[in-house]
Amino acid sequence: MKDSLNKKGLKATPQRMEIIKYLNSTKSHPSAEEVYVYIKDKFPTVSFATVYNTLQTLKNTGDLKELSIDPDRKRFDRDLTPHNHFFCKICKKIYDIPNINEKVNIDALNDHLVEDYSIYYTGICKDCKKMNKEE
Amino acid sequence: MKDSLNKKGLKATPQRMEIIKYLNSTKSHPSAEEVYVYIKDKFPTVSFATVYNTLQTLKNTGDLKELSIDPDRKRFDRDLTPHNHFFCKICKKIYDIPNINEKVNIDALNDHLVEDYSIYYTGICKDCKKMNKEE
DNA sequence: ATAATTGCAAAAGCTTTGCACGGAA
DNA sequence: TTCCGTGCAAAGCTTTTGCAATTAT
Repeated sequence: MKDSLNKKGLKATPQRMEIIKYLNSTKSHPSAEEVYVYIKDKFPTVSFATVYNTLQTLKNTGDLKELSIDPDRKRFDRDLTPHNHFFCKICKKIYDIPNINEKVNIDALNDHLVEDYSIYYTGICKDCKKMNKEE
Repeated sequence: MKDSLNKKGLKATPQRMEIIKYLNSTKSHPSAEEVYVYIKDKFPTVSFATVYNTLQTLKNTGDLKELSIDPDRKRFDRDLTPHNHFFCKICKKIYDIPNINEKVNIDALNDHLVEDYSIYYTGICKDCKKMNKEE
């Protein structure tokens, strides 16, 4: 991990390493704050700026994707393979949805340069559905 | 339009009517500010609060969709028919992309309640591509 | 009359930025 | 040593909220 950072001209600081380790380990599609809370536990002096800087840097090197499926905050995803997302409007969880090589409307897009695409599903996730019933 | 508002228990105030008329007329997928600027021209005393309130109200009655494809701000769409969107990261324009009854991965979603979905494409639109070349 | 809506100002929440200090290369 | 990255504080934007005055029904 250190080498791969250095190769890109980035310094492998302990904070940065820890953030990357966290992003690698979680499937929660964390927000900047979620990352901050986690890192703060290991580096009590860490600041929001460092978290935002690091997320920005990783986004720029293409090692991290920024999701805008959550209307209230940016969410991040280290899984760079093509897949889709379901967003629960109750608990705000983001679920990965495998893609099934969807047909894409190439004709309508011919003139635009498409760098990325995915299906955004929204609704109520299975856990929240269950809770609503129980109440 | 007045009747359709009253039927829902909503008042047909001049500000509200103008906002709806604007939303009906534009294909720009406006942000709250874009709506505000337009309305301000016709009702110089109008406030941001009114715009946000109205957008919120229309969203709640299901007459307006909030898009989260733009990472920097909420965008709105009065076109409630199924279609997809392309977001240009340079000029921030949102283009409508017709849908072509995409196959959806129902199996992976079986347990979630899907209320809505669409394909979000991002990249560089044809106009911005052209400008980049010319420079 | 009464209940909803407006407009103002203030506040809240997320994200970015400037800058001096410290640390990795 | 050099320059990138950190941490702090402040600021910037978008969006929300409380409340008194106004207006549609």
